[in-house]
Amino acid sequence: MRFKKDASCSSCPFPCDIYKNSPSVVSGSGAMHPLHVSYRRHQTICKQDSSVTHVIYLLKGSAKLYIEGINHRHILLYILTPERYIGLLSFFETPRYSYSVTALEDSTVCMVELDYVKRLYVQNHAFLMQLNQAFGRSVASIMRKIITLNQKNIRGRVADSLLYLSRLHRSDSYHLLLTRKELGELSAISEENCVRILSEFRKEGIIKVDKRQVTILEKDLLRKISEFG
Amino acid sequence: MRFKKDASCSSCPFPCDIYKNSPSVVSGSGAMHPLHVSYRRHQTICKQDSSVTHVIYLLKGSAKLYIEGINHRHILLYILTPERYIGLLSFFETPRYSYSVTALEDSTVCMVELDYVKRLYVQNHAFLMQLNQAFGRSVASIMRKIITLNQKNIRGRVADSLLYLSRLHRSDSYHLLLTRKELGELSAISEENCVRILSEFRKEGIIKVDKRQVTILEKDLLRKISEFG
DNA sequence: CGCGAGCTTGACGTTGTTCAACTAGAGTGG
DNA sequence: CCACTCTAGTTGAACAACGTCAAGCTCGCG
Repeated sequence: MRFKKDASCSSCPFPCDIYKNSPSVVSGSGAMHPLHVSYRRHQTICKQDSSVTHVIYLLKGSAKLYIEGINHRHILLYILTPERYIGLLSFFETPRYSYSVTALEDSTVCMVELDYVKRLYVQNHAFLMQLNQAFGRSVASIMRKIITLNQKNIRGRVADSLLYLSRLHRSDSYHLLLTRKELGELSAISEENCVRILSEFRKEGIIKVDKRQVTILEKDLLRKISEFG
Repeated sequence: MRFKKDASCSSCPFPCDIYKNSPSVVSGSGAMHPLHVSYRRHQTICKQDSSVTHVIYLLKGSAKLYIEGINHRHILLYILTPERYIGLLSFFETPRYSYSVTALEDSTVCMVELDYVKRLYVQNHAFLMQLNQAFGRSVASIMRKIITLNQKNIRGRVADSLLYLSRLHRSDSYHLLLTRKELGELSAISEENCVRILSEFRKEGIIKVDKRQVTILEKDLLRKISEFG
C-alpha cells in the first residue's frame, strides 16, 4: 500500500530542482500541486506502456529502471537514487513510458503534473538546460549499455555491474540492493550464471561476498575484466 | 572529398525545420550561417567522441548511425533518411557524440551552429516541442533495440531488420543500402550468420534476394519470426 | 515444523562465433 | 586482353559461450 498527501514545497524537507526553479508565480495559471507518494520494496512506481502524466522525482530510497522484454524478461538499465528524476526520459517522449520503475527499498517520490513542468520549462532557460543535460547523460549511458551487453562476455558484464554499483555507492564495499536474479538482469545474463561468476570472482580473490555485502578487493583487475577478458 | 559552400536558406531547395521556425530576427544577435556539405559513400559525417559543434540535418542521401564498441566492432542503430536530424541526440547531450554517422549513399547535409539553435530553442516553443518529440521517439526506438538485440535469436533479429528496412523504404521490395556485413551490424550478428539466415529465408520462400535487391514474400511469417521463433 | 524465496552447483544442449576455403564480379596495370 | 588483386558474398565444420534443467541448500516466517 501507499499513502498520498498534498505537500507544500516550502515545508518540504527535500526541495527539488523543480521547486528551486519555480518562480513565485508561474504564468498561464495553475499551481504546482506536488504530491508525495511512498512505495515499499517491489512496488511499481511507473509501468511500461502506461501513460505519462507526472514528472516523478525520487526523494528517498532507491529504485530500478528496467525494460520489459519478451516473456516478461527484464533488462535492468540503471538504479535510481535521490535526487534523480524518474519520469525524465519519458517527459520528452511519446505519451507512454518505454520502461518500468520499481522500488528496491522503501522509497518516497514527489510527483508534479506534467503540464506544470512544461510551462515552467518554456519560461526558465536554466531549468530547461538542466533537464536537457540530465537527459543527454541518460542517453549516453544507454549507448554504453548497448555496447556492454552485446560485445562483452558475461564475466565482463558482471564486472561492469559491480563497478557500476561501486560508483553508485561511492565505496568499494557496499550492500547489494539487488537479488542475484536482479544482478543478472542488470548484466543481461541468467541468474545461475550470475551466481557462478560471483563465485569465480570470490575464489580468484577479486571480490569478497557475504550474502548481499560485496567488497571489491582487486579493483584494477576487475576493471581489466570489464574492459574485456 | 567534400565541398562546402555557404548557403542562403531562402534559396535552399530543402528548407528545414530550423529555417521554418526561425523568426526574421533572432534576438541575442548572430545569424544562422547554414553550411551545406556533401559526402560520398563511406565518408564519416560525424564521429563518436568528437565534439558537437553543429546541429546536422540530412537533406539528401542516406546514412547509418552506429556506435563503435570493443575492437571497433559496430552496432548499427538506425538508418537516417531525409529529412532527419543527425546531430539530434547529441544536441541535448554532453559535448561529445556518443555515436558515429557515415554516409551510405552520396549525401548532402546542412549544418547549423549549435549556439544559434540553442538561442532559437529557448525562443520558440513550437520548435522546442518538435525537437523534444523527435528526441523522445529516438529514445523509445533505442529501448526497443535493446530488447531485440538481447532477447531474440538471430533469425528474429534479421527478420526485424528486414521489416525495419521495409518500413523505411515504404515498400516490400527494396534495394539494400547495406552490405551483408552492415546488415549483420544492424542485427548485431556476424556477417557469416547474416548470410546464412538470408539463405534460409530465401530457401523457405519467405524472401527473394538478388544481390542487394530484397523482396519480402511472406510478410506475416516474417513478422512471426521477428516476434520470436 | 513445513514452506517458500533466494542462492548455489553440476550436467547438458543449443546457439552463435570463428576459421578456413571457395566463388563471382569489378577495377587496374602491364 | 589477360593476369592480378580486392571486395563482397557464401558455405561448412569446429569450437566456445551461455542458457536451461535439475537438484539441493539455507534462512526466515507463519
